[in-house]
Amino acid sequence: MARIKGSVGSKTKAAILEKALPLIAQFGYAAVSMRMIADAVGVNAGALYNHFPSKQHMLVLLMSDHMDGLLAAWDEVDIKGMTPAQKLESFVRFHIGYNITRADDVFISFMELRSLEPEGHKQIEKKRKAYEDVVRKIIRDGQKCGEFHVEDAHVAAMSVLGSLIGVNTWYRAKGRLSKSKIEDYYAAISLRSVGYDAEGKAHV
Amino acid sequence: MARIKGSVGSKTKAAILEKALPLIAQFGYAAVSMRMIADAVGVNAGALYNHFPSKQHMLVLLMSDHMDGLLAAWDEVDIKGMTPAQKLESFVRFHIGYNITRADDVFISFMELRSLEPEGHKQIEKKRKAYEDVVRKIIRDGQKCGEFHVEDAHVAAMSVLGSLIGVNTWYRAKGRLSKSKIEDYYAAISLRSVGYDAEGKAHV
DNA sequence: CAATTAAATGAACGTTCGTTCTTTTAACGG
DNA sequence: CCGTTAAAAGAACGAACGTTCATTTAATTG
Repeated sequence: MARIKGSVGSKTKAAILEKALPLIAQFGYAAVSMRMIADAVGVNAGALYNHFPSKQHMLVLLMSDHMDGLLAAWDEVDIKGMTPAQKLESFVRFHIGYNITRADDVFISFMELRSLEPEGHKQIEKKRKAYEDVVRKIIRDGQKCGEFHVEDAHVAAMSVLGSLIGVNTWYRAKGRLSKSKIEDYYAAISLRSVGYDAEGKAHV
Repeated sequence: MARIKGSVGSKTKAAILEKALPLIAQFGYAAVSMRMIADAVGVNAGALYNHFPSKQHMLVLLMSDHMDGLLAAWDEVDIKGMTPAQKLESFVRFHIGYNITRADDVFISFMELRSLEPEGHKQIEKKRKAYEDVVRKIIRDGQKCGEFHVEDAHVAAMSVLGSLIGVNTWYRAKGRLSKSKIEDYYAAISLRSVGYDAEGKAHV
């Protein structure tokens, strides 16, 4: 057989990325073969190369798309005129909400950095740093205006981000805790961790 | 050639594990071949099978040894009669200290869970849970006696652990911050995050 | 509607993979 | 010191890898 009835390039390309994502998240980039991805899409392995020049390009695109989406989504949520405390809470809720619904993307972008060749690595690392900078800036602002009390803004930012990223490793949709409860808890935890204490407001 | 002069089985086995560890940490289990490990040891790939029945067994042993060492080391540090706050601080310092000096082990035990086949996965997961239980118990105790103020002990524990595990992703021995400074900062952050506030003691 | 382009197949490429096996040699135990 | 066992080399196994290519067929374009 040859070209399939009704096949459109852009549709197939999207389908490939969509199927590759959970496979790579589950087994890891190195452990997922092009044939596995092709099988999931329902296509021959060779056909993947009509849409991507290589397996590596596919990974870079997956991670790049995710980071762009993440940064763009935060830009939409980010509102001027908030206090650092309001902004940190808003960021925590945004991060958890966004990442829980895109757990595979997040997992890959965090875990597969080492699978990237130098060129792609530099590109993704830059975006990742931009995201970290968001938290760093919020905490630094809160530190300057005296709303937060932290020893070191960088360490505090990495601590908040680390605790947030960890959510993806244990969150289960059918679990004991709802998404909004988790957001509430982490908002409180994060604010406390940066030494925010507006008349016990952080003690829910 | 055949058997090498002065070769002892136990020495070679240890050398294999030692060389395999950083390779797997850097490139991932699936991306590291038996030949790469053998080359690093200075031995033929086939010789590895005099010491391990399979690549998978090697990974399980690496992770299992690490988790055992981690749990045993904590048992030595763990002192009865501490208050929850003292114990949490002691745990944070222990975790950072131990994990910074064994970054590769920690990284592997966290990242390569998915590379484990069912049997090994169950075994390692059990040990990992035992470690998480340490933090959960400390926070639960602090919650009961009123020293900590958290919404949910489980979430608080996962948050603390997540922030601690994150340290390994950015800590550099030659970096701006010394190990002991990082311990100080994280001790303060963690205590604040669980709502410990003994007369501003947490605000260093 | 013919010509061109896009999207697929399926076979094949050379490598590399984990693992096994035979052979050789060193260490060890009586 | 001889027989046995342990530890290594090195070749070889079939399978799977990422990728290429000739070919076929559907969609698109002038």
